[in-house]
Order: sequence, then C-alpha cells, then structure tokens
Amino acid sequence: MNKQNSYYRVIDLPAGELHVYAHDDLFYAMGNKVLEMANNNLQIPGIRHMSYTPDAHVGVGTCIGTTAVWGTEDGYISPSIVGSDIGCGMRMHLTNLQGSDLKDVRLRRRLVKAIEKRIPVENHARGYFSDIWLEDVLRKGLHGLPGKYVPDSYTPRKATSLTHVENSRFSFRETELDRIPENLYHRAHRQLGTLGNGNHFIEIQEIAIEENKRDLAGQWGLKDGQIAVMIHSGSRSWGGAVNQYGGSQVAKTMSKLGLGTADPKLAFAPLQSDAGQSYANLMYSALNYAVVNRHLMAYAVRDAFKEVMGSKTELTTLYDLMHNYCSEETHGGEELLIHHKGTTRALPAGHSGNPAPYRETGHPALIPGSMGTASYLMVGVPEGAANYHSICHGAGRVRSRNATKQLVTVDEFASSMRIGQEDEIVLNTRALEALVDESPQAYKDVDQIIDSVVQARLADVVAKCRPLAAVKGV
DNA sequence: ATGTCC
Repeated sequence: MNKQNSYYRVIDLPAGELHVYAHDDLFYAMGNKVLEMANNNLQIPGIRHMSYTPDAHVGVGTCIGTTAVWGTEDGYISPSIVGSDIGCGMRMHLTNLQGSDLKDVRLRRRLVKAIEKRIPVENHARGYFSDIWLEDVLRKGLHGLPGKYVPDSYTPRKATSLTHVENSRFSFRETELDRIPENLYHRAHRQLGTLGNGNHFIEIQEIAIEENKRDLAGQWGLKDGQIAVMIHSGSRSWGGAVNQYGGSQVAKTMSKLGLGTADPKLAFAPLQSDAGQSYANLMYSALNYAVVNRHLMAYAVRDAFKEVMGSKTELTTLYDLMHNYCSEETHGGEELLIHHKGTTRALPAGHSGNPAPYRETGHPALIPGSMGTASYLMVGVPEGAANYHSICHGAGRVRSRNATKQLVTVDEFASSMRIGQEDEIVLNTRALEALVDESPQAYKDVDQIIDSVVQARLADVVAKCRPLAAVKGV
C-alpha cells in the first residue's frame, strides 16, 4: 500500500505531506500555485491528511479537488476549504425510457422547454415554491417538505427518494440561524428550486454500462441505453450567507488565538471553539438547503417528462450526494472531520457508511463531465480507504472564464455541441455566447481524470452517461 | 458560485 507510482505520489512540502492522486501528465500540468496553496493549508494545526484528486485546480484559499482531514477532538474546521457553494453536489434519476425514445431532436427540444418552464435558470430567478417554509427546509432537510413534494414512499422497501440520498437531514443548533440577516433569508426562500449558473446543469443522458460491471449496474437498477437525468446544483445564496456570517466569526477567533498562514483568505478555527461550532452548525443548514434544492428541481423535471413523454414516465431516484462540505465520520475506529472541496465520497461494497439500499453494493458516486462530454457513475474500492474514500468531482477547470472566451469562438462551441446536426446536444438557450466560458475547452479531459482515479485505485467505473440535452443557467 | 457595485 501507499506505493508511489505514475498515478500516485507523496509531495514533501515544507509544512507537511501532500498526497496527489493523478497521472504524471496531469500532475505536471497543475502548476506551482496549487502546491503553494497546499503548503498554506498544511499549516493549519493538527492536519492528519491532505490530498489532491487529478481535477485539482486553484480556488479561493484552497484548491478545488482537496480532501483534508482532522480529528474531531483536537482538529480544525475551515470555511475556506468548504467554500461558499456549500452542499453543491449531484443528483441522478432513472427513467423507464430508452435512448431510441429521444432520437427525434424535436422531442429533446420539447423536453428542454418543458424543464425551463418549471425551473428558472436566469439571473435573479425566483422559484415557484412559496408554499414551502424555508425554516422547515433548513431545519429538517427533505423531511421538512410538504408531502406532495415527496412523491416516493418513506418506507425503506418502496422508497426511491429519501433512502437514496446520502444525507436527507442534518441536525444542528437552530439558534445559530439568528446570525443571518433577514433579507438574506428571504432571498434564499425565493431561490428554492432554481438552478444557478456557472457549471451547474440539468442534463438528459443515455447510460452505457461498463462490460465488467453489469451485475452491479443491474443491482442499482441501471439498464444499457436507459435515459437518465443528472442535476448539478447547490445551496444558491444561502451557502454564501453562511460562508460570510459563519466565516466572520471564525476570522475573529483566528486573530484572538493568533492563528494564520501566508494566505489571509484561508480561514479556520478549532472545531470545538464557539466559532467552529457556530460555523459547523450553520453549514449543516446549507447542506439541508442544497439537497432540498436538487430534490425540488428533480420534482419539476419529473413533471416536465410526464407532460412531454406521457404520464406513465417514471423518474426514480438513483442517488444524491455532495462534493463541497465537511462531515464527522468514523474511519478505522477514529472520529474524524473530513473536508471535501470539490471531492466526492465513494464508499466500497460492504462499508457501513453506505445508506441501507447500497450497503452491500457500495453507493453510486456521481461524477459530472463538462458540458457536451460524458458524465460517470463510479463505485468505491477498498483500497480507496487510503484517501478516506474521497475521489474526484469532475473534469476540473483548465482555463479561466475570460481566457476561454478569448480562445473559443461561438462557432467552435456550437460545433462541439453538434448544433444543427441530428445528434445535437440540445441547449436551453440559443444565446450560445453566454455559455462559451463553459465550453469543453475550459475543462480538463474528464476521461483522463476518470482513468487516473481508476488507475490510482480509488474507484471503478460502472457506467458512462452521454449527454443528449442540457439545461444551463444563463 | 453568487450578488453587488462600479
């Protein structure tokens, strides 16, 4: 174990060890800035483990693609590592349709229009869920929703929703909510059920199962050629509010305790301090918000499919998980605080952390591709314990939004979406200019990232999901 | 990623 090879290395930085799970080519392409950033993060006291996945790239304070671990008793919590899109993650639903059902581009267009009618994607969008109490969502996650928004049964035998979610409810100290100003409360309320922009998306995909994973795919309910829906979104402005108001408490504690690194943007406090506990509690409210936000969008997409494809169309939940969060977990009998900034948990078969329906198989790890490229369903492997069962979260940006706009013309972008051809990946907007900075050229090659994760023995591929249509925020 | 302010 722990043997360095061309897919895994340990870097000895001045402040400590950084584990990098990436092929040599991807590692050398990362540049020095990501190592500087790691060195700052490693200066946070008591850190037990820090690693990069192959999609690592520079973020604010901490690289996207970071897994960082402390003990819960003597450890630290960092709002900078979690970031501001708290609870951002993936949700996947399976339909009873086949790829051939959507061969006609006009049907894909009608579906996209029907989704857009139900899910606001524009800037300053307002959601349609005024009959839901924000307090209930923050306090109880999916359990805070009125019954009509939870179409699947709550009972484990029939459930396809609540039991197929990594965490349907986080409990927390509700008095901490008083720290958030009332106007931000109202903003978060009207944003429920909205997509957001940037790399967030709703995609209609066709599933292709890996030859050697047919048994597992069958146990998950996957079929070759099946149509699925993938949703990538987070906690909208509520996460930002938590980051700001929870983070400012943390900053005060840092100066009181004389803590800091070379990067003034890197905030952290002892988990057991007042500020640490306050932030952790607020963060849990954002995780509740994020899972509900994705759930409500899935509810709307289900309605859209029924309208266009017929009332017999099903959209059962496969799974929902996050890639920006931290949580207390038991690993090797120890209580640890695991931070994920753009990294996905992928537990193997038999691991006790799997939700009940996936205890024996391992849960699906949902990995988004860039727009126009495939997404992946993966499963953890036992060797992944070396990285606390944390894997990549996608392709990873390779150039900035501005640099992408300089490099890629609208025509080039249109042709990578095969616009105007029979196999066009239908987008929700004809204003392609607004989406150029999300073009595939802005991202690393997701296939390479996935290969790197597999070769490093963190996870295996179960299925590849090819995009047929995408709804993006504009 | 997001909202705000220039």
